[in-house]
Amino acid sequence: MSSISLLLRRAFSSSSAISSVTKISKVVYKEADVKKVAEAFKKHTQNSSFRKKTNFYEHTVQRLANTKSFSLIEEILEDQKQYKDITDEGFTVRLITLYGKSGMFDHAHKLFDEMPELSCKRTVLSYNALLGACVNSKKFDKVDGFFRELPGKLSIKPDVVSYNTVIKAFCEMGSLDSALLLLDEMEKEGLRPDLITFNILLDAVYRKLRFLEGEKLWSMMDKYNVVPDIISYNSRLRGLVLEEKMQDAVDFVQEMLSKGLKLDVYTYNILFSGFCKDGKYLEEAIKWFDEMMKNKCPPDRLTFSTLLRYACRNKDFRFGSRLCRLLYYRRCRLNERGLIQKVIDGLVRQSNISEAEILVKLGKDSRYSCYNSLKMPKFDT
DNA sequence: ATAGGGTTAG
Repeated sequence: MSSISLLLRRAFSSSSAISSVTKISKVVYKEADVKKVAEAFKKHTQNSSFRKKTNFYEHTVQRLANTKSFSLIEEILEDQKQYKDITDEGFTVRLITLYGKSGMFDHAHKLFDEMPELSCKRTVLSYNALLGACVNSKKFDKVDGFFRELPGKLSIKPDVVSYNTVIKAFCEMGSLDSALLLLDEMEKEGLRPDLITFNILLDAVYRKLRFLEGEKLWSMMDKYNVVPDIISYNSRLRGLVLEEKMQDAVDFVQEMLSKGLKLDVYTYNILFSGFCKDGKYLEEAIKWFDEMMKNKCPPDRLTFSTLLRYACRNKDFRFGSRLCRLLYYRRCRLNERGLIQKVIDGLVRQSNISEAEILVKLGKDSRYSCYNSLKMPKFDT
C-alpha cells in the first residue's frame, strides 16, 4: 500500500501545476508575517496567469482576514486596479466578493461605484456581487434598499440570483414572512425559483419550526419540478430534531434512505445533536455512528466534539477512546482540547491505564501541538 | 454572483 501511495505522490509532485500551487500555499499559509504575505501576493499577481487563479486570491484574503489585517487586504486588492483585468467584469466581481467576505462592505460598495471610471461595465453580475457583499458582511439591512433602488438607476433587471440573495438576507434578519413574499414576487416577475431559493427558505422555515410553511414549500418545489437534494432533506430533519421528536427524525431518515438519498456528514451530525440532548440515547448515537463508518461517511470535527462530549457526560470512555483514536487518525483538530484529556482521565478512573497511555502517546506523536500536552492524570486516592 | 454546522478554554 505504501509503495503505491509513494509512486502516486511522486507522479503528482513532479507535475509543475501542483508544485506551483505548493509554492503559493507556502507563502500564503506558512509565512508568519502577514506583511510578507501581502508583498508576495502583489509580486505574484504581476504575472497575468496568477491573476486568473481565484483560489490564490481567496486563500490570501482569507489568511489576512483571519488576522484582521484589513489594511493589507485593502492594499492588495486596490493594487489590482493597475491591471487591465479590472475592465473585465468577472475579475472586478471577484474583488467585490472578496471585500464582502472579509466584512469590508464599504470597500465593496466603493469598488462597485468606481466601476464606470475603471471602464468596467456593470450588469446584473456585479449588481448581484454587491448584494452578496451586503449579506457576507452582515449588512442585511442595506440589501432591501439596493434591491429596490439600483435596478431603476442602472437599468439592470434582477434575476433569480438577485432574488435568492435578498431572500437570504431577509431570512438572516429573521424576516421570514418578507422572504416568503419575495417568493411570490418572483413568480409575478416571471422568474422561476430554483433549488437554491427553496433550500434557503427551507433552512429558515425549519429553524423557526414552521412546519406548515415547510410543507407548502415542498409542494411548490413539486410544482416547479425542482428536485430536492440532501440539503433540503437535512433542513427538515433539523426541524424535527429541534422539536426533539427523535422518533420522527429517525423515521424521516429511513424515508430519505428509501428514496435512495445518500446521507452526508450533516445528516449524521444533526441526528447526533438530537441524541446527545438526552442521556438515554447513547446506544442509539453509537449505532448511527457505526452506520456512518459503514457507509464511509467521514466524520468531521463537529461529529467528534458532539459525540465526545456526550460520551464523557455518560462516562462511556471506551467509546470516547475509540473516537479519540479515529480523530488522531483523521488528523482532526478540535476547538475544545479539554475533551480528550477528559477521556484520558476517565479511562484512568476506570482503571483502563493502558488505553489512557496509548491516547497520551498518540497525542505526543501528533503533528498538532494542541495534543502534545496531554498527560496521565495523578489522582490522590 | 446565490444554499447547510454546535459549544467552549489553560
